[in-house]
Amino acid sequence: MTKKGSEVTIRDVARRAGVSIATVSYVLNESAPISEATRRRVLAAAAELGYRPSALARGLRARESRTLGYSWHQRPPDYWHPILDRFLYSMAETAEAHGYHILTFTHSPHGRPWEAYEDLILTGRVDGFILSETNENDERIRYLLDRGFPFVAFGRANDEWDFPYVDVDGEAGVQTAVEHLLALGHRRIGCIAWPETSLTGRYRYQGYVNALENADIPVDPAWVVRTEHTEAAGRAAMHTLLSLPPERRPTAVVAISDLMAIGAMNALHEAGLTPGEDIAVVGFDDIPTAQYLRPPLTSLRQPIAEVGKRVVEMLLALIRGEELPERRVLLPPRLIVRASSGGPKA
Amino acid sequence: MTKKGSEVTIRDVARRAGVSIATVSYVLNESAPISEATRRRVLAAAAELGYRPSALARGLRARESRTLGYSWHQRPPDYWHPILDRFLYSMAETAEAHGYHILTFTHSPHGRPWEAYEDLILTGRVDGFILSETNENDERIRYLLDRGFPFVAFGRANDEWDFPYVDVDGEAGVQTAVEHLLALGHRRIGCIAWPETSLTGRYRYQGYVNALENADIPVDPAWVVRTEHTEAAGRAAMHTLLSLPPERRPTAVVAISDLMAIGAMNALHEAGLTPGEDIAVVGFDDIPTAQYLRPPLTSLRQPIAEVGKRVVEMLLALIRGEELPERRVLLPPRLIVRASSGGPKA
DNA sequence: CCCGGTAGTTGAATCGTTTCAACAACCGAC
DNA sequence: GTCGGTTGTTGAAACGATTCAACTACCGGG
Repeated sequence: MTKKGSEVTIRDVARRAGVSIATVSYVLNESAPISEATRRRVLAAAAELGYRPSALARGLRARESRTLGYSWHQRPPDYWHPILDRFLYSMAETAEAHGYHILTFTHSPHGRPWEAYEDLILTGRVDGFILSETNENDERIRYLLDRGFPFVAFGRANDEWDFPYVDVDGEAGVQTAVEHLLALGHRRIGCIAWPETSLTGRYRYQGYVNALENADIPVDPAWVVRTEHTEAAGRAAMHTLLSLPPERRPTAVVAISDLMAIGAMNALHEAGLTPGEDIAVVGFDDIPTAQYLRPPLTSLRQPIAEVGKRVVEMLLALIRGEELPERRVLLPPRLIVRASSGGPKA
Repeated sequence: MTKKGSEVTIRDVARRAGVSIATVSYVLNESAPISEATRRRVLAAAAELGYRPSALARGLRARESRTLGYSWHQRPPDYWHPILDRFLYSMAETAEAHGYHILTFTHSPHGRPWEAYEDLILTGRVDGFILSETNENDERIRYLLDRGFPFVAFGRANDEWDFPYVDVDGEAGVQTAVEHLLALGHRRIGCIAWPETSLTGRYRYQGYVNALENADIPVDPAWVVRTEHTEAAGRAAMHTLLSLPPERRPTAVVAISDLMAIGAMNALHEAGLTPGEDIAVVGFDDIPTAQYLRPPLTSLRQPIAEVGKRVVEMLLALIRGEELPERRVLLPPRLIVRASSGGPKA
């Protein structure tokens, strides 16, 4: 019935082993030469008592919390966060393997987003941050750079700032997807993209442009619809594309998010067409339900667990004061081919 | 370029305000009567210096971390966690409003699940836990009960153990859903359920039984298929139901999870039937894509943000040593009616 | 035989708070 | 004028670890 944590302190271990508390500390941290006999006695005493050093006391003295902060936005109902589960799990797993933990906190995307970060720094609760859903000129990044506080981002910001990040290579991903459509024989390929203001959207769109350029196919401006990240917008975009005259109308469409791809497929159904047979559709994200849609959606799967692992490992190296061998890491997504992408009229 | 947290300590504030550190502490915590003049001087000094008390030092002395631990399982790819995002956000938000934070960690569902919990207790990193995805005779609950450490669960365990929890009332939810189907004129209603070993599954199934009993409709055993929580299993279950002779075949089916409901709808498509027209389908969870399926899926939405809020508030009261007015809270899910549930032949 | 260096160990200072015990100053009551 | 009680303030002792400086023993080299 010990309400509060262990009553066993380093002093108890020292007493039992018949040594000073300094010796116990040295043994446990292997931070000084200790004779084999003493070492064994200390370890035995610690084990028998079930001793675990207090994280608070250690942190106070050593000026570290062995904790990493992570914050994410709350999204409106259908802008859900399909990957938080795996991302967070992967980060927690990696951190724990190195004796660290993850503290999750909230921040307001508008207003002063860095305030929550500042608070955690000043109270000494965290040794570093993981950022995600970064945007161009992200104020949190500017703040952390100014302060010189360790952090690693999942996502890029702009070309001027020099900071460590890991990102999924949306450009390469979409390029792969479009090349897949080209290989199936498609020549008129549409793109449902985000507004130009979205950095991630620009990278993904660039992949579309690259693939068509490599294939010597000029991009018909009518093939590109820029709209917001909702199912309704994706649906409307597809209706716009369908309204093109038959000889200009795309036979395949790549949507830069699954949510918009779902909208596109629903628009096809409304028009009495079958995705994957009449018009091919490809998405991006590979959300869990993608495989159960009718037809199952071809999509790009982000290596999200890998991102979580890399991001934490980089941050830990940074905290240890090491130079990072790679400060900017791009990981390719994997194209998962399903029935929504078929040949031009197959 | 302060790498580590604030260099400003309580001593700096005391010096600037011309008082002792004890006085500063009393002012900031309002834990002793202090004259208005001194109070003002201290607050001014603290504000000018941007002072924030060290969480580590405070925690060490006060024997508390103001941190709550939360752990969840990693699931296989299509057993995803549709609600982690909102649940965690809601918990973090509520905790922060009371000066607490959430520490996320991993534990192995098999082996010794309590080990990760024990470690956090012994190192004094957390003041209490939130548990989710509890199962019958959950070993973590048994461990925490034995130890007398504060925790609140999202989910129930068994009737013998007395511990505080919040849960979604699956029984009432499914009952509402079936009553909705009855009101539409359905009389032969099937149920795709989980194995009897699942506690949550038993509650949801009971709601189905209740509704039919209240309507004086005897349950035909052939209407009930118990199977696992996958799309493939849901699909197979629906094919089984469809193979019944027309006069016994259900005109509506309630699946106790959306994933199985998706499988059921896909089975209907495979059989050339239209969900919501030929056979009504209802799910449970209201996953984000439910609204975009064809047809959109009627489902039960869990008040997940409310659960997160309640769970944290209860835990904080427990940590303060208060008696809980309600130790067992059941929140009803809300039926979201969409096109997948139509009249018998409408 | 003396000296320098290393291995092994320890006492004590320190990290930045909270909080106890002590005390001064003042007030009103008798 | 003395006494008891409150109000306001402070010095110092914790909390439980890390780590510096100091010390002892011992060994080998000159």
